[in-house]
Amino acid sequence: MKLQQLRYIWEVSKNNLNVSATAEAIYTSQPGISKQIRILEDELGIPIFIRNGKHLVDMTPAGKKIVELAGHILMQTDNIKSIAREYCDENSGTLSIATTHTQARYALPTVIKTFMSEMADVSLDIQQGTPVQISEMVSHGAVDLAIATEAIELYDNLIMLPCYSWDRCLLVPKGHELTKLSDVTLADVSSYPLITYVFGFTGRSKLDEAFQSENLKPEVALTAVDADVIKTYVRLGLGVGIVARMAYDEEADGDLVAINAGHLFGKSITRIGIRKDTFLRSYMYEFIRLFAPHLSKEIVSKAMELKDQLLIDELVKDIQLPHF
Amino acid sequence: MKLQQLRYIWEVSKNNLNVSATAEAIYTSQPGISKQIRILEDELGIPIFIRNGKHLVDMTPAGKKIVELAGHILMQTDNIKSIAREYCDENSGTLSIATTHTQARYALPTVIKTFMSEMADVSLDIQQGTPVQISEMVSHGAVDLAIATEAIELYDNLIMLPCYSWDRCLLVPKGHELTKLSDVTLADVSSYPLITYVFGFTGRSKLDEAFQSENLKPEVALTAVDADVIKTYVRLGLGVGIVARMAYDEEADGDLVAINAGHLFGKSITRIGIRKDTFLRSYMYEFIRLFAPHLSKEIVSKAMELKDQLLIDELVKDIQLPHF
DNA sequence: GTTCATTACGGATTCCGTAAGGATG
DNA sequence: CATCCTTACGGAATCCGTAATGAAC
Repeated sequence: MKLQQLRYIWEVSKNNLNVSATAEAIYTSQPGISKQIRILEDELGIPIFIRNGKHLVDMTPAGKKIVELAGHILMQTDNIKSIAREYCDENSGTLSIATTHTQARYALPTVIKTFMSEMADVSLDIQQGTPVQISEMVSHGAVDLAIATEAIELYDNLIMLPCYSWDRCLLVPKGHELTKLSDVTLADVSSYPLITYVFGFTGRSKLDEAFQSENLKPEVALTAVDADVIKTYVRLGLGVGIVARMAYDEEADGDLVAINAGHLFGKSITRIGIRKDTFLRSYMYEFIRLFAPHLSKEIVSKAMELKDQLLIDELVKDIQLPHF
Repeated sequence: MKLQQLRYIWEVSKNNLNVSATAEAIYTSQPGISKQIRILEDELGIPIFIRNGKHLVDMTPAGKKIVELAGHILMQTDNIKSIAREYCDENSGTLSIATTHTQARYALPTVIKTFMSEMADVSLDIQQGTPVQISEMVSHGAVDLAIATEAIELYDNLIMLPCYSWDRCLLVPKGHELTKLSDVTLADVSSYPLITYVFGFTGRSKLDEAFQSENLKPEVALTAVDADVIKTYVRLGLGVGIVARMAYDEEADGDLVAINAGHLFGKSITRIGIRKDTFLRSYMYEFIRLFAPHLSKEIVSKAMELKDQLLIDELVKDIQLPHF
């Protein structure tokens, strides 16, 4: 059994059982992969993949378990490399983060600025995507950290750490009727066409729940993945925007009025997601600490040891989260 | 990075950092190991072992972590092989058990007899040792299961499952004064020289606690690792034997009298110890079930998933253990 | 007919064992 | 001087890529 072989079966399973595509993806020849897989199957004495003639069409039950274990093994070899790099030079390396537009645009800039000056030898790599894509990325080990409000909880090989809570505001042009109300209710809001986040983004689910709980069915005129787009359409008078409060910038958005909507939709919590079995470099701890000061290295490494989300929730339940 | 290299550093670390001895142990050449270790260290960019001239004298901090991870990786490669064998032929393979004399001699025979007739294609391998040796063996993966009353709890990569409870009896020659008492107390017992298990064996600690709690300091005339030896010396009139009750055989030991001592020393619990990350073959589940009928495959696999001893204790806390 | 996996084969690399060399205690 | 690790070297095995073959859709 060779690590290479384990890598091959792992990659093939991640590439829809297409050996040719896998070969391209990992820059090697297709017969090489086929061969090594055969050798491994011969050594183990059982097929890993089910073949229809010459096509791989599925995996055997044993194959599924084996590929899963292979994934763990490969992750641990990566961890060995990380450990080596950590002890070689603890302040250089790469930090890759997957996050949403909202975080990248409004929550992360100051943190990243500080981080980059503090850790000049760490090269940062920020990926952007939908919450589901983000979670996939960190779950597969393509990135080190995920930062998002939604979807992370769907992956059980990840742990989640709460970073900060935030609430929403309504965005309307100056002079809009809603600005004249002293106390805005959900019913008021739902009488206007709404412009807000696409489903699955930035706490959108929380929004839907709020309206549903009062049996309101507002007209959602337009949805977008980011607040900048939403603002643009609010400016065009197409409806009332509902965005994360941190997305309102008094200076740049002076032509719009932000109406507090925290009491309408409640708070959402943005979390960091980490694969349970990653080895965290010290600069990763530092990044986390900068982003969420209550998540000290001690807390985070404790959480990584626990591995169990329920126990982790217990660990952090008394921490007062910063509110954005 | 090659699996072979990981195996080499792992084995060297388990052989007192002696490369020559390691080479002998794993039937390969010593320069081969040295070379591969060097190559790995070069690839990782850091030393794993600390050398004094040409001798390996210690491991670097990074090296310790790396070797630990290497151990996990190697265990998982073994698991892959186990999975393959399981799906290839689920009823053949090897079951290796490490246990104490007491278990091997008195608790296991009937179980093993049944197991061997049920699972004719599984070859059994019973290792014997002190509780600490046994725990070491299962902890290092040298055996699949440990069965013992003591010491398993000291290894945090093992889980423990309670199998049965048992208590002790006093062994005396016929006509001994203790046989004339209707109610034997600890004080009575402690007025005789005692012959019992060596410290660290078969619930010996429980015994010491009992005497200590009443501030008694009995004279322990002789200690042995097994009941057969103890009986021999009781027959010579050297003292009162204290052995596990299951070690008294009415037929073979008809010349001795067994006096119930359950109320004096309380019950002990014999447990199975399993490495958290082993893949259990189906015949292993079967063996466990035969030995401890309440430990069904469901319970055991659930326990293996939990991995946390506290949660496992919770899982099994309501089970009524058989009493031997 | 296109896509896809297997087989065949040759070159380069890697691996492993023996033998010799140098350091340690 | 006995033990132990490293270096040197040659043969064997392995790995990988190209090219050709054959099955599936």
